[in-house]
Amino acid sequence: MPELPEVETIRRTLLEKIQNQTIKEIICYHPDVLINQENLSLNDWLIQDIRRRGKYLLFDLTKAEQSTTENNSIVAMIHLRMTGKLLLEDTIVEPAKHTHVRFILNNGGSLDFNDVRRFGRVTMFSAGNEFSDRGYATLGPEPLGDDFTADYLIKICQRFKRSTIKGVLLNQQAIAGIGNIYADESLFRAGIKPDQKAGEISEELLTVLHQKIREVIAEAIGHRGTSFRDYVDGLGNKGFFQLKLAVYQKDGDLCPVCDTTIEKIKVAGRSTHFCPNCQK
DNA sequence: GCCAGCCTGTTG
DNA sequence: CAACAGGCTGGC
Repeated sequence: MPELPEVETIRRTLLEKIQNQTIKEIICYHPDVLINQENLSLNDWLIQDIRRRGKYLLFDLTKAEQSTTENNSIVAMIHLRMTGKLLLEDTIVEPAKHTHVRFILNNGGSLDFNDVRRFGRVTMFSAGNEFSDRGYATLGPEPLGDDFTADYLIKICQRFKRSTIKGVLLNQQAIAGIGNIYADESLFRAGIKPDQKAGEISEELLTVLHQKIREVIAEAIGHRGTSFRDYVDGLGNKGFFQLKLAVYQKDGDLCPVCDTTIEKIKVAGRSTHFCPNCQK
């Protein structure tokens, strides 16, 4: 479900509410969803910080009471995949259908990981070991970071020159955090057809695309993400970038720029929306 | 690179 | 009923 702007919005809403609270206990209702390979303690962890990298959320946890014999610093890595949600509850309530992991908080409430399709995961690591996760360790640069430059985009399009440009944007090793919505919207704004081969796009156009990616991601964060079907942030609030979408899920509608009918095709295995007049 | 598979729910 | 859904992995 969520891409970078949604995960970032979740991070911000949760951080404001639960930083410096203690996770008294972690309860797992479905063994596939919580991975605790190192057999780390699941009790009494202070939430120091919540970070985001690409579409991953990282909870930095320290032992509420320091010990010399145990790990005092661990990371809970959460990936929401398609339908994962993190929801704060003020009191202990009956777990909702599809709630698979529950973090019991010291304020009498809980943070619940809920995921209909069960693609998402909560993985516990001792601090530093999160890099043993291949998907995490190989993430490309953050689209809003200093190391995501136009030159970098040009370089990465050379490296994946046989791939479609949309395939490059969706490749988390190339750029971290872009998914189907923001790939389509960035390519629309840059005037690039999603099935163009990455190696056949001019440097000038890739420089425009670089700028449009940053623009779209920043705007979407400003709008607290896109609630197309069921995305909500950590407090259950919807985003409103769906009001700004030009092409995503707009097939059959008219292009906001030129009134041509938006089309839908399959690119890189994903449904892809574009304006056949604006995008070449 | 591509694409089936992982899951359940919703929509046509 | 089949097709599809905001993601990623692993096996060709």
